[in-house]
Amino acid sequence: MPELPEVETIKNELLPHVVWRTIKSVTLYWERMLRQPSPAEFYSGISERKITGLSRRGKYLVFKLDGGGCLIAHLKMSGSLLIGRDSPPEYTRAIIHLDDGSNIFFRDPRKFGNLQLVKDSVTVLCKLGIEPLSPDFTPEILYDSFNKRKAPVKAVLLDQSLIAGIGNMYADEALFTAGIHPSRPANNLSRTEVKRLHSALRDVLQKAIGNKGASVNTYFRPGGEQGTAHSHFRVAHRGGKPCPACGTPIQRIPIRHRGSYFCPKCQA
DNA sequence: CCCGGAACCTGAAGGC
DNA sequence: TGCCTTCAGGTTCCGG
Repeated sequence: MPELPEVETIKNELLPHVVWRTIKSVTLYWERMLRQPSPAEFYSGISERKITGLSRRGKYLVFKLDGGGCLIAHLKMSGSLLIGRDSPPEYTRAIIHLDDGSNIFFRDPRKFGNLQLVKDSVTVLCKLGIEPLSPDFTPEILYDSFNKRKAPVKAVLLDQSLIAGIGNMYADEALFTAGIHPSRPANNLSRTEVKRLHSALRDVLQKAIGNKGASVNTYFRPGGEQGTAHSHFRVAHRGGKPCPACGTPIQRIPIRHRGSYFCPKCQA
């Protein structure tokens, strides 16, 4: 499931294949994946547009197009963007046909992902909070974000309007690294704990990018390869297995309907 | 503003 | 073996 490190990897590896290419057309096999505009406006608006840039914001991918506007993709749970020249893989929901004969296959078994063509990306991205790897993301900012929130710290970390790009896996990993129980009310954390969490978040995300993301389920890089970040997970998706620090079995509890993995001894 | 729950989807996994 | 139920989770929307 693509979170910030996975989307960053996709952006990095897709970029050399698509920038300065022209989109000949787009095929939608599942029109409901298109959020805006209408299919007719989309088809006419996307054809013969040159891709002048590719960037990531939170978990969104933004294809900048010449003449203004951009194509924004969200992979949600199960989406991948695969570059290829052959027939589309199973579960392909859309194909972006490029002018050199290659294609971007939007593969998405669960049909949660979406595409949208907009004039100004701000209209979509304005709801997002700070980028956790930007220099502007400081322990003070994190502390202030937690200040009025009594919801479980795990739930607050997943709030994209505060911090953009953290998902279930990396929230669990960062909380373990910082030694903080996921159910703790966010506004109950001390300054020291918030500082530890801030540092843990950056560390966990940066290392996962170095490992090209985590292929726990259906995540593939644009060339079809998997990432290796999941093999370094210490608690995420490791229910029942021993904590790497103390050997206590990793527990799994639901927080806001999301499986949350943690060590009951190391995380107070 | 803050919080929690349902809805959107379908393949995989588990129960009987 | 096979049918049925449950689970997985990012985001949006809605009600309290």
